[in-house]
Amino acid sequence: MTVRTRFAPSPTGYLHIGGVRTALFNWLFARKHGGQFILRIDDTDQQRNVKEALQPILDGFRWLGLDWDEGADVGGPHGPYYQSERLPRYQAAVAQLLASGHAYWDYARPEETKAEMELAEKEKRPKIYSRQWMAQNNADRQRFEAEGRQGAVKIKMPREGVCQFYDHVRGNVEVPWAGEQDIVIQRSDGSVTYNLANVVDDFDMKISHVIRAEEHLANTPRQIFLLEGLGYPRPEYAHLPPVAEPGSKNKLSKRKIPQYLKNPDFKKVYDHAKAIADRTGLDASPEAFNPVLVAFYEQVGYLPAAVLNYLVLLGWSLDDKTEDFTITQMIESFSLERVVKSPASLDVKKLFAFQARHMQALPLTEKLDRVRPFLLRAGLEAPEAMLTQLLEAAGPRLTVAGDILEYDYLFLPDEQIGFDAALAQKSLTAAFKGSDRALSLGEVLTKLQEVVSGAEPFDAATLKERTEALAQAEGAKAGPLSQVLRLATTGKDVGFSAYDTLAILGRDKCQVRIEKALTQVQG
RNA sequence: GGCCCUAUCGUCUAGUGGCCUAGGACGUGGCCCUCUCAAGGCCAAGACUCGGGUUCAAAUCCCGAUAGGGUCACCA
Repeated sequence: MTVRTRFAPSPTGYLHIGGVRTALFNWLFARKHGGQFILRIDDTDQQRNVKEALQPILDGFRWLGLDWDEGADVGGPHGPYYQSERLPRYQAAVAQLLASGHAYWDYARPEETKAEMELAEKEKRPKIYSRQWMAQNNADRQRFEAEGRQGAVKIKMPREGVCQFYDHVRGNVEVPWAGEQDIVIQRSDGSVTYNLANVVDDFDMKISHVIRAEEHLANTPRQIFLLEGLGYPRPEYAHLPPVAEPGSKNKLSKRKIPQYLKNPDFKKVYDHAKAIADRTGLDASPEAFNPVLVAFYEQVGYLPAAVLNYLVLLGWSLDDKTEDFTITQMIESFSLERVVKSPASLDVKKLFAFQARHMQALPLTEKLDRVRPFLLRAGLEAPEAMLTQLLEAAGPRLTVAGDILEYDYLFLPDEQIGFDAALAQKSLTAAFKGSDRALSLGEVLTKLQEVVSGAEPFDAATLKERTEALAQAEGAKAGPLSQVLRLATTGKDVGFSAYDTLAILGRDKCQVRIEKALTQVQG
């Protein structure tokens, strides 16, 4: 049997990270078994701009590298893959169910249904429809319609026995039929509902394994009833534990960002990304820029492999120690049997840690390619040789491609480089601590200027050597002196090695910037 | 409320009756390294929801309680 799995997003305008986890498991399972992964579009809602709302979702999948063999954009032999184009198929199925007695016309008014349910709630009974407005025959239909009622089609669920199925994650599941509601499969306007469409689509598209979120576990009995009524074979089922919000077991929601930001770890990751967004002129509104959405990670330069690596471990594990997986390894190792049953909450800090490791392992040339677009977006330019030097010097400090903008002081015009004399003085004091004499900030800057102008060749090693010589001559410590150098040439008090920084900057720029600091101190 | 699902460090998890004085990872704290910031190395704190059974032996099996989640729609 060919393994065929699917993911069926609604065109909502964004790709949710929980959805990606589900899609990933489907994709991995299909790839592992040499099967197909199908991307079907759940657009029964008939929104106006499906295309527009679908684009970010397709983009997200493409960025992640989760390719689909059939479905949206690519087509395939079992289409159409948009539910909005499949209405005739659904209607045929409804007619078949009606004819075989698995479904019936129902004429309950909304308020009547509501009243029944409320009564059941009050009397603590299961909420099961009384079938009071069920049409037994055509005469009934005419009578109800004469009363001005509108008919919908409901399924006639069994009222005894149990529904039994095997779930690859949960094992055997049994639920009494008597607790299952007669759900609507065709609305009074003729459109069909999710459960019906889902069953018909899965059959038509020859889906072998239905791998989906746990919230659908409760849908399974009615879908089984439907597919058996239609004479379809049963697929295999696997219900994945939900992805919960940070620090709780509640369902992850993109609207609750303000609440999540109260979590310090969540906030750290968000703030880090926000800084990059601000420098590249991205729309950083919560609608568009949100750690619950995949686009967030793409926009600030995360690696798809890192995001996937984190997600595969959200509800699945291989053993007691393996954490790092390449895509190939994920495909090889994945199995439904090792999916965890309990909910897993999203920990973006851990995702960040995976990103850091993946980024460290990335070859320099690939880093170069990832980093360039961010420079461009910030309106900065750099020759390749300089960028290479920079990436080498930055090393593991570059966690995300957008972090390159941390070093914008290397590209910015000299006028835009500030100088914090107070901070420089602090380093100076540290440099002369324990010494009986001390130079003024102006004097030190002048001497540092000499260090820079006399360095030949102009590289980190020479710069270091000369600064150390100066320190020795003046009875100071070289370390803090290099901080003064950093402050004067970058305006920052943090960054990679000060000597590397100088070397990348080049002699001319260093001199201009130190001179500028000097005038500030003396003026 | 009915039905269903779940329950190990703050978080993700390992664990399928004795290898468990419960292992790994993220995070946290400390130390080392160090020109700052990272990275790296070392160390530490930190969990079997509770109560009954079964058993020579239970995180592991059974029952109950508790807690959390899902679902009961003319949403998907």
